[in-house]
Amino acid sequence: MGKDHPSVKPMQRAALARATGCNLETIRYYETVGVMPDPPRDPNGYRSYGEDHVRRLRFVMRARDLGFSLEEIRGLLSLVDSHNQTCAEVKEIASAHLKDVQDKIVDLQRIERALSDTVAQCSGTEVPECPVLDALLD
Amino acid sequence: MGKDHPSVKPMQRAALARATGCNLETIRYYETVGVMPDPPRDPNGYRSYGEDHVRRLRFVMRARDLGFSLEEIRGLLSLVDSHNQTCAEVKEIASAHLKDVQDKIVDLQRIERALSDTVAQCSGTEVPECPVLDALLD
DNA sequence: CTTGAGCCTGTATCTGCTACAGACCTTAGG
DNA sequence: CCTAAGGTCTGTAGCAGATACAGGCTCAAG
Repeated sequence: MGKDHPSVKPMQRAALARATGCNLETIRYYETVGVMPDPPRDPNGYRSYGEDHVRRLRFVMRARDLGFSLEEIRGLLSLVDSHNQTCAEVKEIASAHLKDVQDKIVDLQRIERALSDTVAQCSGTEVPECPVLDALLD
Repeated sequence: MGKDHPSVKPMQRAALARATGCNLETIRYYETVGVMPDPPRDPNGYRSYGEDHVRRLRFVMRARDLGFSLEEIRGLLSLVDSHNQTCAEVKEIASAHLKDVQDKIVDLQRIERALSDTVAQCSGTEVPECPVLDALLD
């Protein structure tokens, strides 16, 4: 019973999209930009995906959810693929990204305060004077 | 003493860029997308800007700083330009944008927690086990 | 007159997708 | 068997919001 079966039947692009919730076209895009491998093809030229591809795509999607750029994801993946990544290397990428996120939060909070302060002064009535415009003008 | 002088000498594109801190090419871009007017031209075809343009560009830049999209800015400007804007209309645009900002802050804070929790588990050492990758993989 | 700087235009590049056109291939129904 | 509907293939265009660069003009100084 030598089974070298992939244990799951291969799927096409639409099936991978359904399995992961990823947009159909985005999958092809991820292949062209190198965060997904070029998949094997059926004799008719159709892409044939297996469980590996599902896991890989989920990794990419989760990392994108966390705001990693495709560039950063390529970095993480090359560490994974080389099999000689260290915790320190991965931590460096993730920490740098964490700092970006934290900086962005601070920026947005500053914007949020400025905007809500300004909006709070609005009468909301049908008058042509407007503190929002006054704030944006001089 | 009939003075119809613009009270300030006109300037060229680079001078407007310097006066506002805006990137030179971005000024032309703002003209093509309609948040800045097509300026009058000198006989040689050079753009000629006055104080109006400085104020307008500052308005656009401040609104961009606050995260308004160019589309939203076009909306605000058409209200300003029509001179029949009401506080209620402007408040509507600003409030909608404020909500976007607040939503984005919540999203980023969720990401920030997930990332910092994960990074905190890193040994940061030369070992191949990495909780960041474990979190992104299954 | 020459040289270099500044300006002009159109177009390319970037990120991260999304969508569409036109050509294949495959499958089900009649 | 033929046809029609649907899936897949490729290349390409489009979105925001800039930024950059190439190849021509023009202008002022030396």
